[in-house]
Amino acid sequence: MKIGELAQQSGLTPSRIRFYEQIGLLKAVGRRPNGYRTYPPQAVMILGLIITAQRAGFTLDEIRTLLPSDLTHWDHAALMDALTRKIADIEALQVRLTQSRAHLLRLIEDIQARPDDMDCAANAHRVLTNMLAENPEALDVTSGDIRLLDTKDRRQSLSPSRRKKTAPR
Amino acid sequence: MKIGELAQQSGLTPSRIRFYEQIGLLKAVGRRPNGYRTYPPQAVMILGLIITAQRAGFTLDEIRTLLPSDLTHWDHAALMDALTRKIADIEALQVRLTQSRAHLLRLIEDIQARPDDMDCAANAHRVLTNMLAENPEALDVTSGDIRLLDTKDRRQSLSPSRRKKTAPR
DNA sequence: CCTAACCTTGAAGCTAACTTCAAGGTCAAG
DNA sequence: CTTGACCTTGAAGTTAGCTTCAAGGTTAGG
Repeated sequence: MKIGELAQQSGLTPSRIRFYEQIGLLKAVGRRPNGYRTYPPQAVMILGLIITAQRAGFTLDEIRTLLPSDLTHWDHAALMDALTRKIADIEALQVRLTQSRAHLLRLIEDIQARPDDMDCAANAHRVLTNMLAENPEALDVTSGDIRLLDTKDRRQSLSPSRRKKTAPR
Repeated sequence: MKIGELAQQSGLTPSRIRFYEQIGLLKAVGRRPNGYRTYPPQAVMILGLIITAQRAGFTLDEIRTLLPSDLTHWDHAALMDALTRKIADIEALQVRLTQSRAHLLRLIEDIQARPDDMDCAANAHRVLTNMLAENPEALDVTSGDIRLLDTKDRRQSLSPSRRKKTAPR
């Protein structure tokens, strides 16, 4: 099977498949005499596995270290460990999300709870003060990490609490 | 207040503060005769607001469009709308996470449920097949987006379902 | 034999949110 | 008057996961 066909069957683009090969996720691809890549039917499964793992929140790096060259010989221990840790990561993220959601809901309520005798400016200040008071500022949560945030096509990131001493060296 | 002091009080680095100014998040910073930036005490609050919003899942872009130049004059409607939509985004992500978590748990169980008479290789194949069957492949979830994933210092992303016709043009 | 659809490569571009670097000005203390 | 901490700028680097581009080889059909 040539790369175009594999692309169709797996739902990926040829460029993406080549990229995966480039970073060592797909190794030992066969070549025809003319230089064209050629894949065994099994490749569809490997790609399916990769995108499933991605959706579950694994980075390509993690996937690479877990993927055995031979699909029938997994490192059972490492795999279980990774799965378990990923679940923990997800749970940590869920906690964070629940907090964020609650925080936003409280904020909305607070905004709407403007005392009748208070003008918008004063209310804005009140809300802001409340909000910042709620946020211990520079709290450095330091928990696990996870990447899991697309749904459709997004790229994102987030990274507060990375601080460098502005202090004396 | 000079930038170093503001950095200390807000917990951000000077470079990050300059960066925020550069992208138009912090406007009209004062300058001393020597060229040094100078900030009003209020700036600490503005930065606190920005990092709080970031933690809640807003991008700097979103924050910029919502942040009024005058902290007492918010676009109430736009703000409420953004908050509400962000909550919806969070909820969508929570759903996704719950599914991912369940998926991983099922996977773990499935791996451990190896029939006594089956060897590892065959079991691997069985699990793989089950997993891929569960995944309708190329499902293109297409929901809202959100960025909310740091806790400590990470960058991440995820983006399946971006597909280009490999087909005839 | 031509053409369109395929394949090849390496390098560069994209996004978000910053940091780091290079090269240089300013200022208070000793 | 020198040192070191601080400030300035613009440009380039970082990360992840790809895509896009340029420049060219291959192949099947008509």
